[in-house]
Amino acid sequence: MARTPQDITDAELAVLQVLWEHGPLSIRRITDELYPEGTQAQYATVQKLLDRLEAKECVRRDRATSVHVFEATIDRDELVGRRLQAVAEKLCGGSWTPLLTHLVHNRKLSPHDRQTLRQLIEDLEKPRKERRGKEQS
Amino acid sequence: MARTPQDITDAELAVLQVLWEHGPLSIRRITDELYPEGTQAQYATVQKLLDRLEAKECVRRDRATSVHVFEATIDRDELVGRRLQAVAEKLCGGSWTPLLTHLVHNRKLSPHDRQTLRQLIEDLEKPRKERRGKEQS
DNA sequence: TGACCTCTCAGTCAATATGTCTTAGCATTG
DNA sequence: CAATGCTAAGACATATTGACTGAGAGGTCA
Repeated sequence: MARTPQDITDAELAVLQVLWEHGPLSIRRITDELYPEGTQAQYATVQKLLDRLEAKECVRRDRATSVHVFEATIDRDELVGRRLQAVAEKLCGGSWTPLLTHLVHNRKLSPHDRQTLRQLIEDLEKPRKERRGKEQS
Repeated sequence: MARTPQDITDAELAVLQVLWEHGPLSIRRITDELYPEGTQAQYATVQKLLDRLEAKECVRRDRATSVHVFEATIDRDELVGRRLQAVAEKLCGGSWTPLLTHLVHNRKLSPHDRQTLRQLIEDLEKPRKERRGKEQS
């Protein structure tokens, strides 16, 4: 059984988080964020991580200037989506329903979360009302 | 940066799926399901996977008879929960809200899923208090 | 009892992923 | 040109993971 490699690893994620927080940055700046020490080796580590992120098309490299600038091409929500999809596919045969039920019944959901959820549903309903169609039994 | 090992690997998951589907089984029966060939080596593979699952407390081993019988101690929904939690923690600082918003806005959600979601919310509301019937109107 | 069979158990093993690091070379600037 | 800082390419150690081997326990049946 072939192993399924992790789409984005923890170290790569750490780099992405920095980009999400600060916007486009050079390697040096990212390294400073992640490793305040900032040795040459750690700089190279960040570089390698960026290489891999670029290969995975999660980051765009701007080579215009001699000091490359990196920018995330995937945002947090998109990554959340990927992960959720992976869960749905591996565990639920691709169906999202079990995820939904789980989330709603989740005891860890704060009242605020529940409120948010209700609000989301209501927003979802409004545009639907007009064009209620065939899925209505 | 320490790697975070996968809680349950793909091969282990395959074993769990068999247990979820058929209930408690011996190693032999599980092997038959996973590898219809059923060589000795593959039998041992399943055994090793069960060992690891037992160590992770995802499976209980009944040693009463000489042929051990294995039973899942974690169900699909629980595993879904773990994975969702992992996503929330790694990507959203532990908050579930982004997962909720993502799920609700997800274009991949089928009409049936949306219907389910609405239903879930309504069920959620009932035991609380009778909210104003604004979603009816 | 003894041959036979199946099972458990305790390893080994190869491939891969992943985070880290080294080295060489290029470019820019004073 | 020399110095400095950056990029590029790849080596490396370790852990994970799926697969495998062999020894031995214990039961069954002639």
